[in-house]
Amino acid sequence: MSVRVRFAPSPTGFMHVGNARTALFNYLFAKHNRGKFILRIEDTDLERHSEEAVKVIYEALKWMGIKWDEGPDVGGNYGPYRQSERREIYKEHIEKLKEKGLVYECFCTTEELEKMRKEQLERGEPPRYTGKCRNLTEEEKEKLRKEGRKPVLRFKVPKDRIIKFKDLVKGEIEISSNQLGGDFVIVRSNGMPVYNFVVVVDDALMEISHVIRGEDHISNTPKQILLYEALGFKVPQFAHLPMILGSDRSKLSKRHGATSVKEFKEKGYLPEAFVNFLALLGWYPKDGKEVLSMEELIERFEIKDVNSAPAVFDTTKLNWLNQVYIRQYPLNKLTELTIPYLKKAGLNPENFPREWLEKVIGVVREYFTTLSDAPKYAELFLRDDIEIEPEALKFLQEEPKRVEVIKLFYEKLKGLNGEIEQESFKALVKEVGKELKAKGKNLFMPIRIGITGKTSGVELPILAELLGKERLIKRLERSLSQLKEIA
RNA sequence: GUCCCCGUCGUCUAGCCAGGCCUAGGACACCGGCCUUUCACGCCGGCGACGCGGGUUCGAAUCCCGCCGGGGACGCCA
Repeated sequence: MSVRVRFAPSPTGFMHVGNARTALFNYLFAKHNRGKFILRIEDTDLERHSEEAVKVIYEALKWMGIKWDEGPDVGGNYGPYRQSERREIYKEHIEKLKEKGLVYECFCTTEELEKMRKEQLERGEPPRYTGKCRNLTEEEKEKLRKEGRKPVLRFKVPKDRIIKFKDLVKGEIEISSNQLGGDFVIVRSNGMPVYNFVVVVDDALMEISHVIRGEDHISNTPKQILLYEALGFKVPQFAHLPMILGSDRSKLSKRHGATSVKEFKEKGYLPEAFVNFLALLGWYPKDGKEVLSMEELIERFEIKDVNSAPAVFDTTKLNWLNQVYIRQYPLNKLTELTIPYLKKAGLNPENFPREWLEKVIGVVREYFTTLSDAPKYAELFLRDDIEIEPEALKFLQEEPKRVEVIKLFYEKLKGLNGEIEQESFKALVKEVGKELKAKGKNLFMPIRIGITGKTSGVELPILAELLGKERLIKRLERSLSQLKEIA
């Protein structure tokens, strides 16, 4: 049997990390089994659907490196891939159920149903539809219609049936049909069929072999199995992924902070790190290797290794992974991705030769965890109008000799023949130290401050070489004049 | 309330199905040391968990029962 899985998000305008993980696991499962990964847009609820929102889904998946074999934009033999375009197909199958006498019209209004639910809850009963309209006569229906009521279509849930299915993650699950909340709606009063119905029709017609989705769908599964059977379809295999929780162990939501894929992209996480992190949320490779590329993930991914317990979404590990990926990323690509962050911080990376910029990124990448940290470190290289930080100033003022160190270093640098590089820089510092009898912190820190205005940063010789003599001199002059003003 | 799912270090997890190799392993975080005349990186080390109670067994994180705790679902949302 060939493997066909689908990711079927509803276009809400943002891609939640939970959805992203569902997509990823579907993708990994499909590719591991040389199967197809299908994208289907669940937009039956018309009011909520918009073109823009569909684009958000495409972009998130693309960013993550997930490619779909069939979908609304790329086509395929099982289309259309948008539920809003499949109405005729649904109609056909609804007719089938009508003919079999498995559905009936229900005229209860939303308010009536809500009231009923509330009362049931107050009595401590589970909320359920009582089947009030199940045996309406034609005359009664006519009367209700005349009142202006538009009926919904409900599916007749059989009594006392135990519905069983083998979940690939959770194991055997069984539930009584009496527990389903009564006859459920499959067509709204406006004629649009409801999720539980269309998902069955679509999955069956698209020949989906494995339905892999979030755990919150477990309670829908028995209803859907009933529909598969009623429609004469083969029931697919199910796999319900554990929930992703917030730090307080409740379902992850916006109040827990960043939860959309876009936010992670904007914060400067690399897609490879993000995907790697998501994969580790509820799944673990047999060989224990944790830093894995998409190819390596595909190679190792087994649905049976998915943990059945929910996972807390904690980004500390993501941060670590991002650091790892930043350090091993191709330098030209990393530079490309970093430039927008530098610009946003008011720096002008374009004023410098690309080759030189890459060298700079190559040095500072060791220091940052996300791309948005880049300006903080790259600033040292990209702007010369530095100001001495208060902390640094305090350090210099504690000991007059410290300022002398800067002055002498400046003089010596000016007298230097040719361009400066790491070795000559070190030699120069050494000379200054000898002449002024300064060493350790008293020697290096003033020079650092003279050049950068800060008390910490990248290694001085490297910084000096990349900056070059001319810029070093300019910076030292600037710092010196700042010190003079204060004195 | 009812049903369903889940419960191993702070977090992600390995081990559980096929009980002894588990004085419970790894990763991240945290703490300490080394390296670096700063910070970071790197290296070394440390802290730290089987929810509780019964039972079965020579032996239980692993099997059984109960309890407790957490989560989810109960929509003309998906």
